[in-house]
Amino acid sequence: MNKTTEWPENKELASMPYALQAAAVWLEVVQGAQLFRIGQPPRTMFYVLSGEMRLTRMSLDGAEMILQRTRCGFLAEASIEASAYHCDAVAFEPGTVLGFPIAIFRKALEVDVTFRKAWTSHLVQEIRRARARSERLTLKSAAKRVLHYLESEGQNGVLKLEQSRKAWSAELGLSHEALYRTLARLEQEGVISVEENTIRFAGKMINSASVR
Amino acid sequence: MNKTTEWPENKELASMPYALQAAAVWLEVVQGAQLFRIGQPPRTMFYVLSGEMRLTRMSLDGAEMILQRTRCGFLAEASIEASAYHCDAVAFEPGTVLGFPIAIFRKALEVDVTFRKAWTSHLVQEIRRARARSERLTLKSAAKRVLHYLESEGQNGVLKLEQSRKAWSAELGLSHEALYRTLARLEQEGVISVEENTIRFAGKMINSASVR
DNA sequence: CGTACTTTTGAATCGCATCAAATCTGGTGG
DNA sequence: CCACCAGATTTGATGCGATTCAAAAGTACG
Repeated sequence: MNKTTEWPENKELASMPYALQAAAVWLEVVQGAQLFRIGQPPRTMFYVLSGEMRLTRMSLDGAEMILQRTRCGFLAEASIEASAYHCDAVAFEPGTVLGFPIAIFRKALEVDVTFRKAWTSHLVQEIRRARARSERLTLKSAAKRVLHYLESEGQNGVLKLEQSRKAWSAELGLSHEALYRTLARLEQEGVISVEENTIRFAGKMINSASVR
Repeated sequence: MNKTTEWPENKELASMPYALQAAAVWLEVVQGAQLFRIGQPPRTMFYVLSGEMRLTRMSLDGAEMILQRTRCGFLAEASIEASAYHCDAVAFEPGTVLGFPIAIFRKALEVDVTFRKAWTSHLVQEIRRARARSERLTLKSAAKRVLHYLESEGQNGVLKLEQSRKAWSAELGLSHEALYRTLARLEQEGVISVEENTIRFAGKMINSASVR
């Protein structure tokens, strides 16, 4: 493990047994770098610390189909039990990634009960988040999506944004312009309050017009 | 276990140890029925066989926020390790649901290695599907969503629909009219072929207009 | 045969994407 | 310290595609 950087504090990583942490490799990836390709046997479990990594697959008609976008967190959990990747992983934005040798990772899951429980807990959590995101994206209006996000990702109506609004807009399935305008309108109407990277529900009941 | 109905063939259920299968309870739920409420300790793991069950939470502004919609599969996997529900579960459409006593479910996961692996495999699969769905929902055009679905849920470009188009349209985040029109247009342009509940990619390269 | 639901087509409306451009920001190097 | 640049933020104008409302035709089922 490269010691030029200290071990990150993410709780998913904290539960790892020392042997696994020690086996981690720090990777600085440039834009367009390929972490793995379809068909390869997984040798590494990747954890994104910064930048944007994408799982993609070439569709039958030649277009690129995105399966996952990650700016923070494990990249392809399913690779833990696959014998070959079903998609490509590329760095859409440069960033840094942790790599865990997958054999050691698997062994740790077998041997270490605590880590196994933490891993299962992480999986269950990701299912929850991804499903909530899906339901959010079926909402037709920008305002509804913002409020859904505020309530499902925030703590008691208060949200600490860990990313730029532009990145957030992509997560919300909106253009960045639409997000800026929606935030401005919701704040102006007293539905939310915005300061820096903290957004909070302002207690005001939504009038039907705000969330049309 | 109520023997008036035979054990379903879903592979997620097939991997269960006999003791767990035997402890299952068949539930016929009417529209609006509550499977559980927020705050209650989970006593049962639910598996939806038919109908539409929803996980919802009242948002701060009094609107109902949907966290998951299920027509087939486990309802709230996270309840396996929660001490209290974080949301309500209601039957949006009447249907039938399997209920597994959660203590027995947990015990089976601890004791039965095969079942535990199948469960983990299921979790990982659900993450993949939910993330793919999320990415699909960020696509701006109806045609792109249909094709993304065809490729991520179909087998080699062939999709066997297990649900009505109306239900499918909800999963795609489209109005049913938009879906009907899109299918008609894509078929007419030779991009896909539709017969009954089988939809297949017709091999024709997409012209940019089709998937604008 | 009647009822409920899905499927299908039509027409009008609206919110968001898109294109454009200005301003603001943080970081870099001279 | 300032000039400069890349990126994020913000506002404006326009067009398009999906929603919405409406209604008809098809289908399953008791």
